[in-house]
Amino acid sequence: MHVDSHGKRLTDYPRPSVAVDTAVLSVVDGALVVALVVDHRTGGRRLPGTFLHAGERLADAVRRSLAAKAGLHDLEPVQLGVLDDPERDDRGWVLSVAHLAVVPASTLAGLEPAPVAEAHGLDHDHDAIVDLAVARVRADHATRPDPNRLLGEPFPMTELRELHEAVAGERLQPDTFRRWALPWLVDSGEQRRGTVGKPAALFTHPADPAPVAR
Amino acid sequence: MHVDSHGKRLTDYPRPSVAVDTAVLSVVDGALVVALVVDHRTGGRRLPGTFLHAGERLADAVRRSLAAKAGLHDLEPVQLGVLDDPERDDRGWVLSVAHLAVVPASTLAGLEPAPVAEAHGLDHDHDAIVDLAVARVRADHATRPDPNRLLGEPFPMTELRELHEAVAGERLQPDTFRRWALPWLVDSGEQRRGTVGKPAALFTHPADPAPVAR
DNA sequence: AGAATAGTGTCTGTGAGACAGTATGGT
DNA sequence: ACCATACTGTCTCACAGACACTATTCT
Repeated sequence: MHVDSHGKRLTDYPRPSVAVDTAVLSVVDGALVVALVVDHRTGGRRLPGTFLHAGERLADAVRRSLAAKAGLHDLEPVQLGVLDDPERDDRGWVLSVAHLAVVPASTLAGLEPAPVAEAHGLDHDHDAIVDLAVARVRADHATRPDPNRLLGEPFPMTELRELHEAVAGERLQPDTFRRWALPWLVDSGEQRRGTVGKPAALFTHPADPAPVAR
Repeated sequence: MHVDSHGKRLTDYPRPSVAVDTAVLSVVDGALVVALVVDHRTGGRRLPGTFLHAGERLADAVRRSLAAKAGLHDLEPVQLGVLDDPERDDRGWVLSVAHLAVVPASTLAGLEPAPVAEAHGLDHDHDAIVDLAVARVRADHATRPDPNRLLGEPFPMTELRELHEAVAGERLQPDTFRRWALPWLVDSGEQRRGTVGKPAALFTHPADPAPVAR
């Protein structure tokens, strides 16, 4: 049996339960929303999560919980941080590793989406996880257009801007936004037809690998 | 006894050991260095760390480990992320929450500092922790002058710039750097005497709260 | 006087932000 | 013809980056 530098075996230490809780964010009808579930035990609202299984990786636990509770697959969750208040769960000593997943609106079926502005008063410290997730999504969207590839391709500039407006929670100047986004986009050569006004050019994201950073 | 939504008690789940490992970074003689300790068990080099005690907060475990192993006190560790490879520790299933602490060179006594460029081949996945820590320190130093208040006050602009050069690992233009840093600094009115050349103005950091962000 | 270091004047390029205009489709 | 939407020309402001010049001290 392995021992550590003090001669104690690993199993001599008290160990916390470790959970993963995930803020699943999406943009629906121009609003940034978060998926919530109802806790079977307390009746309160919370983020989907689960306890880490033996030998399991955190990202796999996140995928397992979202597949089981929402039918979401093929996600690449982002780790946000550890919530470690010993009193955060009245069932005992539970660490939670907060995660973020960003999904297209269409895949958000089983979970009840709520605008992030109204998603407060959640169980445990899940309000803090939502805050972390929103900050992360906003930071990502400030660095490049549609970082999570939420838009169906090809897309017009207006649709891209409306996505960013929903994430930022504020109006963006069309001309300034367009000039900011263009260097990352590929003009598909197609145009959107059947709408009033001048037809919009349709763009796609570049094929990986992405072009050099600016 | 509390049960979860599936009717299992918390103690029915297998639980991982949870450790904290901390990259203690400092700037010594113009180089960004990381503090290392020798593992009693393997003889390899690693970052200082410890196992989380029952009900203890992560930041407290970090402070406890650094106080015990290096005589460092009053630190405000920053959480970097969780390393969760089930095979990362040959003693068993151990999650590690990576942390960063930045300290003045003078307090780095007991631990053996090594330049980050040469601190590779560490035990477990501690190389990755060092990489995370360096990235975080560089990002912080890109946002404002001396974010960790490493300099003794008052300090001349040259000393501040050399700190940033050490962190960035490259030369910085004196005039551009000066104009970048000035808005955050307070001119103490004093001058550095006894050096060749024009005496340098001495600056201090502003009293908290810091001035508005730019 | 000369060396050495600190600090400034100023030019250039880039890009955000904003306003007003032009372009091109549908009705 | 008119409207609605897409797109562009252009001005201003701020700031990074860079070079050259000035300022002030010690030796």
